[in-house]
Amino acid sequence: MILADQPTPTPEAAPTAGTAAAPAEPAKRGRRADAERNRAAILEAAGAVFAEQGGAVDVREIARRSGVGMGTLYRHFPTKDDLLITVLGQQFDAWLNDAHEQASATEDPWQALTGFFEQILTTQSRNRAVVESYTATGGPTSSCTQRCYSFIDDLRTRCMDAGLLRPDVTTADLVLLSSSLSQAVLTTGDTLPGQWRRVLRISLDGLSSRNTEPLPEPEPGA
Amino acid sequence: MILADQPTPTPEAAPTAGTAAAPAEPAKRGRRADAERNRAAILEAAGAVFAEQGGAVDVREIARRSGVGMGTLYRHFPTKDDLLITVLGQQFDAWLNDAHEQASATEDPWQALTGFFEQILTTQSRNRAVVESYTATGGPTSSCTQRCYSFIDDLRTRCMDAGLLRPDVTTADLVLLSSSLSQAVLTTGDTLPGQWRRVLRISLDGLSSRNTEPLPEPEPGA
Amino acid sequence: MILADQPTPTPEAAPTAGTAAAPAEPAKRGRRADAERNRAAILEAAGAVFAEQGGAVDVREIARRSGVGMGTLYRHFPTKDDLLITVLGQQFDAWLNDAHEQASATEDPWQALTGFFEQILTTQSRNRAVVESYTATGGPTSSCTQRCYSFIDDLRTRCMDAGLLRPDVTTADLVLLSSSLSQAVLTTGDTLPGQWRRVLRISLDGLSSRNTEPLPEPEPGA
Amino acid sequence: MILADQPTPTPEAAPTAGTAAAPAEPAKRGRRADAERNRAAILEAAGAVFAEQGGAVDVREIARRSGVGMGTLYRHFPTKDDLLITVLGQQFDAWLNDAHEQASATEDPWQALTGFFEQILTTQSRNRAVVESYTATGGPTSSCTQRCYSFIDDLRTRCMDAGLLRPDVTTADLVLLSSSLSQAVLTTGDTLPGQWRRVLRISLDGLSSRNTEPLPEPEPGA
DNA sequence: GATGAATGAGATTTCATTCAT
DNA sequence: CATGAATGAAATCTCATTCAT
Repeated sequence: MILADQPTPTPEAAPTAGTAAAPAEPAKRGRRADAERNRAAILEAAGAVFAEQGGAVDVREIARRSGVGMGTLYRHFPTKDDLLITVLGQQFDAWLNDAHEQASATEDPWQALTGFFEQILTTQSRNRAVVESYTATGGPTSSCTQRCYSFIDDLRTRCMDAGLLRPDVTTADLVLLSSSLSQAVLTTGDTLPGQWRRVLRISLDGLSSRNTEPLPEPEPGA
Repeated sequence: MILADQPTPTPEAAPTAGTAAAPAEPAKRGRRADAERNRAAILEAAGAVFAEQGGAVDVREIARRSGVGMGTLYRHFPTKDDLLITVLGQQFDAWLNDAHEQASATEDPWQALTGFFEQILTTQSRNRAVVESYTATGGPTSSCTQRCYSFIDDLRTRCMDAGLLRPDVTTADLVLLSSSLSQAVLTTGDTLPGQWRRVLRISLDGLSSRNTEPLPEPEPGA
Repeated sequence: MILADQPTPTPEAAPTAGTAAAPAEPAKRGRRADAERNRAAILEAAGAVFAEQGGAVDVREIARRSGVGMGTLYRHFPTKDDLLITVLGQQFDAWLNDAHEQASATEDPWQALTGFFEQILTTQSRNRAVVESYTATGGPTSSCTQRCYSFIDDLRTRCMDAGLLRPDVTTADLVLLSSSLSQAVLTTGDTLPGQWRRVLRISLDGLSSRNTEPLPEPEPGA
Repeated sequence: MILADQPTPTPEAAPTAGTAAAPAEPAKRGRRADAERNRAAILEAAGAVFAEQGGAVDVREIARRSGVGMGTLYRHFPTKDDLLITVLGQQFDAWLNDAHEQASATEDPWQALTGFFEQILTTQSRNRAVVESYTATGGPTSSCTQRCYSFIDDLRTRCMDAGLLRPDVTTADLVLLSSSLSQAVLTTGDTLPGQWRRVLRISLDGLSSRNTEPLPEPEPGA
């Protein structure tokens, strides 16, 4: 497994094996506890607010909801954008961890791939800002992007080895497909919940090895 | 043809046969002509600016680029949103006319459908505000949405009649597919030009009647 | 006279011969009247506030005192610093015009020089920010500085020709002396008004040709 | 000597004979030593920062440069102003001690006076906060001011007794002269180094008894 | 005592919209 | 009608001071 050894790059999200290590550094962590709690509160509030109202909300709303002052917020995230990026990256990360876990537990490669798409879309259907931001920033942190890439590549290889996937499908294709579907979720959000599952099914069917015609090569120029 | 009889719902976009009427009321139209020119300039500038920078731009930028004062802009469009909606509707309209024309000229139903997707992705997905609007409101004006719906429904029927389309694909499915791909293109547009054609191909293959399994029914609740 | 032909470089301060021309350009000046009035009000209020309280005041105080909104203030002066610099430059300018006029009207060269120093110090004794800023910004606009330089050079030449001034006194010496005395005025401001006149007298006496020893050459390095 | 008996009014600045007392109370002083070191570090850093950037700097900058936390800084100096005043007073004090020492070692009264001015301009005028303080408060602490006054008065008396000084020059005149020249040096410091020596010379020449005309009496009013 | 994060009242700046000319 | 300055309510950001650890 490619991603198995680096599941959580952010310090506060390291529950797998680091729980015993945390109390090992009490002196240095002196004040960190409170700060970390605030940071978490901010991120949570920001996550909720961004999810509900998108990225154009008043920063004070986030400060209010997280119970911290403006100064605290700006200490942790010197800019509204910093906050947004961090929130996105974190949610992305959490989701990726879930996805990874679920995929590992699934025997059938095709079902693992299917489950992956199901999960990403289910998760993001609840979060407006996450998807909005793909358009604005081109996705979260590059580190997240890379982990995601590796993970999807893994799924692809499994399916390919089992002869289930169209032979010339690349990882980039799958990434783009997932981001495209993400936005389908937003489009139908409240009005047509569940509609996106149909489009997902269509796309997945288009990925199966039953489709034999080669995909168009992207023009090398530009 | 479904859309043929209502090509341009907005008043200023009916140049085909109305040009002779203008000189009929010269004195009063002297002013009107000027106003019309301004309105056109505003719409053009707004179109460009919204496409480049999305719907969150400063109104001044539009006023500047169109060469009119703020007052003039607000005389024509009482609200920034009015302007945005009008621009969107107009562009949508123009695009729909093109799409319609192109589809009419294409014999093969499947190719008509394919061409439609090609066109929407080529044309609209570079336009930030258009894509934003998919997420925000589910499409521009409702009248546009309806025309679009009718048009796509027409394409769907042609393909269905020819037995080329998966039997339970709905018009809503096709609409959703197109909007989701639009946003994917915007995301990857600059970094991976042409990549989207591969994903489009995958999705289209998933639409073909060769895929026989039924699509999932959206849950009736909500 | 060096400065005679360019007494007022700023547009609104051109009363000498342009009074007849003002009504000649009504169309273009359409809205300018109000804007100019506002600009003047802002500058006046800012001048007063800066003079009273120094450069660290709240901008809103200035907005309030001038009766304009924050937006108006920031339309005219995009930055607090812009406002400060403009105010300073303008006051400097006004003062320089007065000084020039007065010097022209004075026959005796030495008395012209004396009067110049008297005037600059009298004026600035009422304005805290003007002098503060010399320290911070190194003086107002360079154009003002240049005019000032020219003017002082003129005074110096007159005195030198009359044999009243120490032979190796340069214009730079006089400029530095005046700025030094400016700050003496501030230092004694409220507590010892008039005290600065004694120091002024001392310095002027040091300038007279009765002092024959050469002044030290500034080291050429650095 | 007037100033000899009260060289260091602040407690921590009495190292001359008090060093032996420190080891006398070791246990309690263990902590105190640390605190003292911190206090010194803060004062040093504050001195540097205030000198460089003036009194408007962020307190954090001082904390950072001194290597202590904000809490420690505020334990020693309950207010930014307290810190500033202490720093100023201390620097002023050190300078005054030097000045006193130097003056004592100089036989010629006029040269003592000249040396005093040389020294103040060389030392203090590079220090932004010190110079600022002349304008703001009329000098650092009042105790410093008094010592300074006494010292200058002493110099004045020596010169006066020797018949070298203009008869009606007061101590206040000399104080004002020094502070005004300080600020002039700060203004021109970087651009015209050394220029101030010429102006100093001019002013000193104006102080000499060769100038016989009486100085103007400050108006008694206000 | 020391630490540095938290606080929150300001300060600055932006921008959709209105309105005098 | 056109103009673009005016408006002022947000929004973002700073910093002296406090306080939990």
